[in-house]
Amino acid sequence: MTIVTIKDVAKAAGVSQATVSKVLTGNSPEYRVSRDTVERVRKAADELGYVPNVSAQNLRSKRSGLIGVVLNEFDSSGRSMHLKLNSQLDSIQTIHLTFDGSLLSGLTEAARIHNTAFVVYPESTHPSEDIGSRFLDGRVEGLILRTNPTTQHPLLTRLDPRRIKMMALWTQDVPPGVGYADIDHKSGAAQATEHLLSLGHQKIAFFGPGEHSGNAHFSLRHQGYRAALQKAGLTPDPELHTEDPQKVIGLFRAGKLTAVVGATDLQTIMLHGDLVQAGIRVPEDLSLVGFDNILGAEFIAGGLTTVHHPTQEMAAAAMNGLMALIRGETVSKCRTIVPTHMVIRNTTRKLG
Amino acid sequence: MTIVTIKDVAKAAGVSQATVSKVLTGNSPEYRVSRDTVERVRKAADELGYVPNVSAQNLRSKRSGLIGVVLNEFDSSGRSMHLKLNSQLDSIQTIHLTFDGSLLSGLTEAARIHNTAFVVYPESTHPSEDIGSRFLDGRVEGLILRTNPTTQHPLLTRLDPRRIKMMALWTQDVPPGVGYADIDHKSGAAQATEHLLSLGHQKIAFFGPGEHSGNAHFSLRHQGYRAALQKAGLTPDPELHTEDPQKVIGLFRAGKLTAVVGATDLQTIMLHGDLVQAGIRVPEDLSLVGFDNILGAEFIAGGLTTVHHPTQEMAAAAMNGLMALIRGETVSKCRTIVPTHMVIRNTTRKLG
DNA sequence: CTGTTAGCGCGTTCAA
DNA sequence: TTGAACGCGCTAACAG
Repeated sequence: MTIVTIKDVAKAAGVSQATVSKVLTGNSPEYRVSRDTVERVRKAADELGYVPNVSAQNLRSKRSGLIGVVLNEFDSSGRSMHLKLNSQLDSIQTIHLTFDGSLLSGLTEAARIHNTAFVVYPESTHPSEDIGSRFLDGRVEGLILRTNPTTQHPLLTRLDPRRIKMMALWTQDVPPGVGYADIDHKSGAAQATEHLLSLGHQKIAFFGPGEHSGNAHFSLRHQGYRAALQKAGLTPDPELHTEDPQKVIGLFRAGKLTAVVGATDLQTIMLHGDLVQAGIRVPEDLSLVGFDNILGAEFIAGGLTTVHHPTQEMAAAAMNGLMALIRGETVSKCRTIVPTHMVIRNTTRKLG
Repeated sequence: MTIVTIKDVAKAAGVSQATVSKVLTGNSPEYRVSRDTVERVRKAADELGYVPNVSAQNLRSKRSGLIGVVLNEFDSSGRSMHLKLNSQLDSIQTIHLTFDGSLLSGLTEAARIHNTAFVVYPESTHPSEDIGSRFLDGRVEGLILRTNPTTQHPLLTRLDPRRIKMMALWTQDVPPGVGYADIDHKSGAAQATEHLLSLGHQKIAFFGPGEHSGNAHFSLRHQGYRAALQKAGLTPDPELHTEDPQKVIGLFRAGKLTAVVGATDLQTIMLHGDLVQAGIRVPEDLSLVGFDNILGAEFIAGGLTTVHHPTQEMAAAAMNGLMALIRGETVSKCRTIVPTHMVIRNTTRKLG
């Protein structure tokens, strides 16, 4: 199985390499080729099963037409997620995995549209010294970096935006010259809160990590919750922000609470379990809104009302942004915050 | 930002290109270089920020060290199950997306271990004429093809295994010369059935698409269910295989049924909803086992007992297999069926 | 209309 | 121990 080169085709067609190239690339409209030779070359190429060598093309053109995706490891507060064979995955891990999956699916869809492929670089959090240099080897023309909400992606600052185009994914905190795509955490939480307000709720708690959690997303969600309350003329009560399910139960029993906005679906579900166990009915006694719309949410708690996290759209936006960046668009045009939307199911209801 | 080549480094270090190459690649142990020049070259390369051009290296070496992953579109038409439960969300779609996600996450993990990257090719189901030729362009040395359970991946037969190494993912039906990685659908369903048998159940139904569904996975699961029954000395009753929830309810009321093995979690969940609506309690009246262990399964139906679908391990096996294939291992060593395991939660209980 | 020529950046051979 | 020369496969400029 020896490789077929342009030379072989040239010989078979009885023409020069250059002619073959002209015919096959279809470029160089200035240099016209006779119908007859075109025919012959095409036929020869076909019969020999000729496929242009992409490395040679790239070397020549200095362009690869490929983009790279770097998935930094999730930092689950110390626990790194390595493949645990034969062990039951815990939900957090599963969510991270399926999250990356949704991302990659979104990227795949976008790549399909742009008619391109992308390279996935698994990046460890324990990078070697020369971290980053591999991305300047000409294999890819641009990079999408999936950040971790608790830490900025190291490559974001270590790589020079002038040498390689970069888009950060899932963050809005980037150095100059770098684009980003994120979802609108803040207004998502505001939507959740407004939904509850529109149902007549006023005593609304925020459950889960918030402003000082060290996680930009949760911080934004918490902000959105408070902003919505303020917009409605209410003053957010710090006491109504907690990460402790028992405290929620206590507050409810004290009549200080009729609804809860959860920082994430998973936390909300866990809270729901505790509530049920405590004999508190959802939504009869208490309304509950989650955030993320994870897989299975429609079956959870009889149908969890939640804010949809448009993961794929976000990924597609990153891909589109990177393409634009490579085309020479200005960075400011390559920063997208994808809007969320409510998915209203059965854990919220009108007050009273 | 002009590109730094080996020539620049050579000039800066006051040596020839060849020497730089020798120093930096570390190959050619036969041609020793003095400590002093090594030092000088390293320093120059470092200062200039030299990164070898991978296209040139590939062209020279005829190896890319990259592998490709082709995700065929899921065939969401025809006999595939179409359950749009909620206008908001097409669950099947979501499952497919997160499935691909888990796959890609598994591949990412494996790639991390092998210290390699991979190219994702989004392949449409409406391929152009020259489909496949792009994979022979020297960009990748091997291919992982994610198949669709209802149809064989077209590239599997269209590409020559001698020209490019191939691993099929999520199937066991491959042409000669091609490896595969799949999960053990058959023994997974057998495990589910045996679990119910061990709880004293004897009247066990199989719910969902089975043997003649045109889907190899469901067919295998159905087979596993029957094999387990037979192994226990029971004769599978064809009447106890149905895709109709109402029929299950009827059979239960007629006393012909105490437990159900579902073809998938999603179908099982839907059945669960219908059962609850009909006033049948799970697991008090009827035991239920799903298959897949989808995200959120632990919160569904009070905790769905199910068979875990080891997606990531399967993906990792595919990556390992492809690496082995590229190393020159025989194909027979590159065919893996990853075992499943039961995840016992709260939808099954002892009979009586 | 077609062929010749000259590199793209690199690694390897061979000669010094 | 080092360097000059060659060619991987391709495309673009120029010459015919």
